[in-house]
Amino acid sequence: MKRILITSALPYINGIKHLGNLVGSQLPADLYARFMRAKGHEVAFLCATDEHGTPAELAAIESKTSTEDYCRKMWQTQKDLSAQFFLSFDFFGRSSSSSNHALTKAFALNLDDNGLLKSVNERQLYSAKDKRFLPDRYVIGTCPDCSYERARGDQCENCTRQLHASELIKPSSVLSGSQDLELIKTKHLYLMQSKLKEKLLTWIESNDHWPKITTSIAKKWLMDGDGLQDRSITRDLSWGIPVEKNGKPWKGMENKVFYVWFDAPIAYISATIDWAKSKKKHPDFWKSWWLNDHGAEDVHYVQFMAKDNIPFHTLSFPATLIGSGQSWKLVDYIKGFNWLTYDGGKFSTSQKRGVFMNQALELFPSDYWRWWLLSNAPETSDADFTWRSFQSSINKDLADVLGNFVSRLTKFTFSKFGATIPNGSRYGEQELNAIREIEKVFISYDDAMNKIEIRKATSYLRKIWSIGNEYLQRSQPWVKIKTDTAEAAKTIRFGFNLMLFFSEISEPFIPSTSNEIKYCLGKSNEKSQWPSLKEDFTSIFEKIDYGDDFKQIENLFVKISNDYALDLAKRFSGTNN
RNA sequence: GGGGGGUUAGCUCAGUUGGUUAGAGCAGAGCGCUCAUAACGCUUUGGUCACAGGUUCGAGUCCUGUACCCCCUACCA
Repeated sequence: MKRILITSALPYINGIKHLGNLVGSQLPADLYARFMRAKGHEVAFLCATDEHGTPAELAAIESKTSTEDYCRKMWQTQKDLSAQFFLSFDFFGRSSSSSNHALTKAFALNLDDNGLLKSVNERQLYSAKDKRFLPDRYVIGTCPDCSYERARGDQCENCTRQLHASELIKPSSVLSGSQDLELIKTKHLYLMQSKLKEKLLTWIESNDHWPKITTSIAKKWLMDGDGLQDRSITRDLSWGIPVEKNGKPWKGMENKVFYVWFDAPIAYISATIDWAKSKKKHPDFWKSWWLNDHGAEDVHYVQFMAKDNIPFHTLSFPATLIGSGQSWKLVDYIKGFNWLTYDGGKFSTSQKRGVFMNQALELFPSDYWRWWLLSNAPETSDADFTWRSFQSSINKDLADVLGNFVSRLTKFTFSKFGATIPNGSRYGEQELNAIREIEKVFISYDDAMNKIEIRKATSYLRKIWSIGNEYLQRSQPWVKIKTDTAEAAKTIRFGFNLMLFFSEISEPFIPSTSNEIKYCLGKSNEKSQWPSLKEDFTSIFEKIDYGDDFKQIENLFVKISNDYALDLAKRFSGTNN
């Protein structure tokens, strides 16, 4: 048994996440967590909301509540939605938790003690009307290069030049439109990542098995231009973790908070602390997951995230951990994802374009979404969501291949014998052939799951389901029953064992359906057991015996009609169209 | 500007260290079955592997160049 630490990128607090956010981190992380648990490993699967920063404050203002209340509410909403998607977090915390406050401050202190923090004088645009410093993105004005009038403070969309908000001509606030902006002197703490460049490079190069996208993004930031840049880790904001030293205001950093990107990844650790607390574990329990000198050396740590997060997880956060001088566990494998697009364009939270987690669940059960998203995960390049593709996946893969297999088997059995597996003969050549074929594909499936090759895994899983239909077709119990009941009964028993097997190996993808199948077989309370490749594979299909009862269930999946798919495409085309 | 990823059948994608007739699912065609959600099974039609050169006995795979698409580029997170 191994210990597996799994974290998925922290969802930002300012609203309900869309399917792109879901498939980029939390959902594949859940798949892996369920797989590893089923294999009998000890898993810590953790996540938390990322709550600090300007967008959270603005969203709170918009909803006319305090930032604290807004975040508490959205945290609850996101937590509930995760649960409805059957995301099996061991703990879903908050980056605003008191443990994260304490830990973040402790990291800053250690980094300072190790000479890795410096104070830098800057000038920032302050908006009197908005009563806040404006991040570059929140300033709009005329580009000094191409004279485009609606250039954003970070980059001109017209000529693509990188900008600083202070360079804009006639800058105005995106929030209020106010032009009453003033450049004010301010000071910020910088994390001197550049000093850790060699250590980071060595560490990254020691991980030669990482996905290409992960390593190439990390190296680019590490080596490009003047190399790794030092990075400011504080902000002039009120909502966040106050910059303090030993419980007192940090000299020269009064009224400032830590930058979200500094405190957010630290929440992986504090979520572990909060989890342990909630489980009433020994106070040092969390350390066995995170500190190498407390046993974390043999933990296998895997992170899931979309590609925009990769620099922070390959450089900034490791710099924080390494720079602290303590024996923190570094990530072993980073699974990075590309983007999911919506019907050829971007998912957009601000423009309400695409499908959001709450809407998705109002339309279809979570397994429908889990299946489409995972079988189309943007692993090698961006992937596109279309209702047509969704319809096809659900109807063919789930309803026709898996759903119909269960349906034809249970209905046939019930109509001929009632809700009990009838007595019959021993397995013969046909069953052994099917088992051999399944074993072959299962080995590939198990391998793909181990390597977190998700699309590949789905195609193997689908193949295994379809072997069930092929077997029934060859065995023809509906013909056999006329002449040889024992033969038909044998096929039925094997078929029910296939059902159980399908339910076990499909659980990471479609946990809810998997439970339904188990309910049908009277095994709802039994924990999923991943078939072992070491034992005799044949014995896996002996778990259901003659005389066992089953319950009739409704069709597992309802098909999506053409009309409905078209209707949905129209309904979700976005407010901008 | 710099960097990354992509371009393979009508569609969505696999193609391991270069090795005989380039694969899968969907869609299309034909046949079979009738237990089942008009579901299932079998067979089958589709490809100058973006383009142009090069290396090699041999290139989808390696090199160079070109075109197009997507993404990142550190203050949205």
